[in-house]
Amino acid sequence: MGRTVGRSAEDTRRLLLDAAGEVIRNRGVHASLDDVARLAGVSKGGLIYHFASKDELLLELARDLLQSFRSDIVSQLDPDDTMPGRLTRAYVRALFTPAEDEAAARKALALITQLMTIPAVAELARLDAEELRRELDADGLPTDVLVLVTAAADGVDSAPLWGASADGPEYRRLGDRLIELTRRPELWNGLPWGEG
Amino acid sequence: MGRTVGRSAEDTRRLLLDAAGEVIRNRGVHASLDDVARLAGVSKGGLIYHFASKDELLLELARDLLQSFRSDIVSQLDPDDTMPGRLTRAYVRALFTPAEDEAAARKALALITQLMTIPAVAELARLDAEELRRELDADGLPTDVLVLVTAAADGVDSAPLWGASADGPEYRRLGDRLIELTRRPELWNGLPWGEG
DNA sequence: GTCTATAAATGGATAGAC
DNA sequence: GTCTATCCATTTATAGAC
Repeated sequence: MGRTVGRSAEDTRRLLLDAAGEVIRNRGVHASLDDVARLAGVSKGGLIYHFASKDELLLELARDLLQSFRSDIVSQLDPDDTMPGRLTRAYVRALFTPAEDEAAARKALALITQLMTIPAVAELARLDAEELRRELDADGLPTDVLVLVTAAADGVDSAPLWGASADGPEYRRLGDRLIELTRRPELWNGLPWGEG
Repeated sequence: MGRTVGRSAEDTRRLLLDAAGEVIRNRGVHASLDDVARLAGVSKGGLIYHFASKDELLLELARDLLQSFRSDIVSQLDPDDTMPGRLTRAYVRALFTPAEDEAAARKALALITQLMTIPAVAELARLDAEELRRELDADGLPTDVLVLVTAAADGVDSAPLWGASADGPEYRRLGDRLIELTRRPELWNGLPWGEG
């Protein structure tokens, strides 16, 4: 093994991926490797040792983000919840949960959008979205309810992307209400399409 | 006046803005001025004559896109509709209207997201979003209904951003139903929060 | 395992011809 | 009003030292 500085190669990769996320969120995908390296506290040469090219760094970053979004959802699954729609509720909770720190999952989708300009990332995201959609489809809710609830959650989550802010109390309450809607079949008839 | 090629300066600007949109949609904000100029059929020098810098080009492009989104909404206003929520309905219709061609409005938001990495654009978008929100707030719907409906519309509109596609029949129907929801106050009590 | 130095390419912007 | 030529800064990536 070579000369290390008191941390493992894995730690350095993690450091670099986090730095890349932070830099790209703010400056876009065309942020330089130098910026990323500097923020991570390593040199550009050091970065290139861990990620052979910029595209590889960005692809790994995308993979990492998609995976962490997935585990966000899983961590929101309620063990005591056995009703249909439990994955959908976890999805809503994941999207509405404010990030612990600023750099974390909250802005992950804005970052993904930047990364989507790389074809390999776009393909990865498409496959991931398709699989998640299949799992949600199998979650036991009527399609109409599922579509409404996930669309509303997506909308709140994506608001910051075009300059809007969705952190007022009315948005915070919407999450609870969407979850309640998935839990109470008697309300589905009150929706515009439930009566025919 | 200088040497022209059979079109006005305005035409050339339009040509350049369209080309910039097309190129940036596909290659991201770091696409080169050369690429933009080439697609528009002018030289890089020609481009720089019309837009003094790259940032100016991008800012103008953002302004153009926000404006065209605004007129999309206005064009969806129903002159016969005098009920509260008419702007909200126009908003929903605008977001649910499928793009004429693939490259057009459907990807417009992906483009905006790219542009948002430029600070001047981010500020522009923020102001624009705030004003639209004020207008929607004054549209006569209860906050809870407005928030649900606009969030759902935003969600559908933004789905392509992360690889999902929202063009199935279930999504096409959601638009009609959201609009119906804004029109029928008697349904609002059927929503999870309408009963207390 | 990480650094410095540098090669090679590209991009933004200017100057001036036409 | 647009083009060519060119300058300069930036950036990715390589080579090799430590």
